[in-house]
Amino acid sequence: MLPLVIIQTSYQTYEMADKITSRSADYAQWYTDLVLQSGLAEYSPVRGSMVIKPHGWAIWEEMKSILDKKFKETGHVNASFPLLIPKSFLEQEEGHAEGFAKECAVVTHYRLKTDPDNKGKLMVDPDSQLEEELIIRPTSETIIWNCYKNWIQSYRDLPILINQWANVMRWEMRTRLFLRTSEFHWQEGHTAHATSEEAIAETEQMLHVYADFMETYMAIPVIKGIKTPGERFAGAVETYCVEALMQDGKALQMGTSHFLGQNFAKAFDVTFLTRDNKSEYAWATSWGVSTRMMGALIMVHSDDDGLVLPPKLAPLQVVIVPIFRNEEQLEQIRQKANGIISALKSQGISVKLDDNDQYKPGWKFAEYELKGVPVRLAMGMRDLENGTVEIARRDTKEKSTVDLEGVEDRIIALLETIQHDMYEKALQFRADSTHRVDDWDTFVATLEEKGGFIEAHWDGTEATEQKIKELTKATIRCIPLEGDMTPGKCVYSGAPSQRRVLFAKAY
RNA sequence: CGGGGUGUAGUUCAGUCCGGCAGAAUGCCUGCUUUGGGAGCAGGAGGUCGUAGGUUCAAAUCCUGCCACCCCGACCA
Repeated sequence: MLPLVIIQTSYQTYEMADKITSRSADYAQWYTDLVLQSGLAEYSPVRGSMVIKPHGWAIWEEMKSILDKKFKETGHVNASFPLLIPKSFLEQEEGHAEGFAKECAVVTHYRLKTDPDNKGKLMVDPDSQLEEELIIRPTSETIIWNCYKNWIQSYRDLPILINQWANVMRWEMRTRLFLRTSEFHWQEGHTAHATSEEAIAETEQMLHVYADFMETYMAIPVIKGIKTPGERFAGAVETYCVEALMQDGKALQMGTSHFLGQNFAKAFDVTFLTRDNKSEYAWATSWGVSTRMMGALIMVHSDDDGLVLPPKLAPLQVVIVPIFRNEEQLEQIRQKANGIISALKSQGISVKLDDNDQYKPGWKFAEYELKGVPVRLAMGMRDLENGTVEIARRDTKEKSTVDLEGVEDRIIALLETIQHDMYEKALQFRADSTHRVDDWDTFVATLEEKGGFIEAHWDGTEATEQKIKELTKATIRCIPLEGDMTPGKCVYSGAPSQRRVLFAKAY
């Protein structure tokens, strides 16, 4: 039997795209239009869940492979734990149980049968009710720590540094493509350590791994910080996070890393014997980033013409559009293009020639801009005669005609320039959108008129945090790890404050 | 779960008020002409009008139930 050959088609599905709503007209609609029309994802028949289409999944795969490498470089290994979690496991850790109870999908039966009263229809077989309900994992701490109980007896078994790539489910009231869906894909690291210090170091290390990935590869500047008790992960002692600012001035939490203390070890009775033969509970961390990062990638960089992808995450980095009238001309262009393609591929650049003759060049230009391909080359007979090629960059839409000779080096340099410029542009936007505020009226006015991050003093109480949220819908995104440490007075209550924290309206 | 809205061609929607042959655009198929910023013309295929019932000579249209989805508010990576 012949092997089945699957041809990669994510850039070959041509459809006429409708107009994307402009960002200035309706930012939320722009986002939805862009996700749908650039072919990243579409709605599924089930409310709250989405289909991630090849182009969207290809970007996620780029993210995964880079992160996976970083996890392994820092000593982690991958494993896979079950999708279904016994309800009793979830009950073990009190804070955790309370935090997730309201958004769990529950499996109660294991069988269907044909409905005797309704031909051709299926019904849940009442005889198949489960003794104990199973929860579709909203996160995996409980089932993993149930395993760790058996894996950990001695300090010699520690640390355990495991990551899993998985899908999880949290039953959401209101959903948005990539940003909040009931089912989402992520990675969750779950580590066990002999000491508190080591666990905290792990938590911080992974936060830095995330931040480095987001800044270097996603070209998104992030603020590293810790969450207030009110915003902390259910079951954590301390939650670290990375926060980014979107083009509409709203913040997005891009990842979290939790120091779980001994909460889960105690809940699941995970003890080990130390070198001096004393029994101790293990120390834990967990950390995750999800397909939500796709939303950040879109909202930080893209424009009214479509996606703008940083070269380091673009599944296709360079596209060559030939301009031709007949097959002979195409063949001539193809020969020149093949030289460029092989030179670029040898440098690890992904590139393709779009020689489809069903669409005019103008159509292809618009299409690749919509899909976010960082660099586009156009080659026609005029170029062949002159020994030139037209080169266009997606982020600025600048076009220039350059000598064909040495164009490969120019492209490689341009990809680096684009990556760099995208980060700088986002950094500048964030700087322009970060406001230092010291009084309540300005605080409210700034949120209403400008949005963005607000650096302000907070008295440290949950009551004040809640009140500010009620009045302005802004939340404390984090207490930044770096930054201004000078004391002052709370912007709301006037009570003493040790330092400024970061406020914003958030997704 | 409260308030509002929508279910008609692959998609977006008109038609519903006032019952009377199932429509448009776009996409799809075929052919010819085009090709340096989303091409033009000609022909063609495509529907159980969400679903179940009721009223009527006649229902996409009126009435009732059910279902689904979307938008706005209370929870969240």
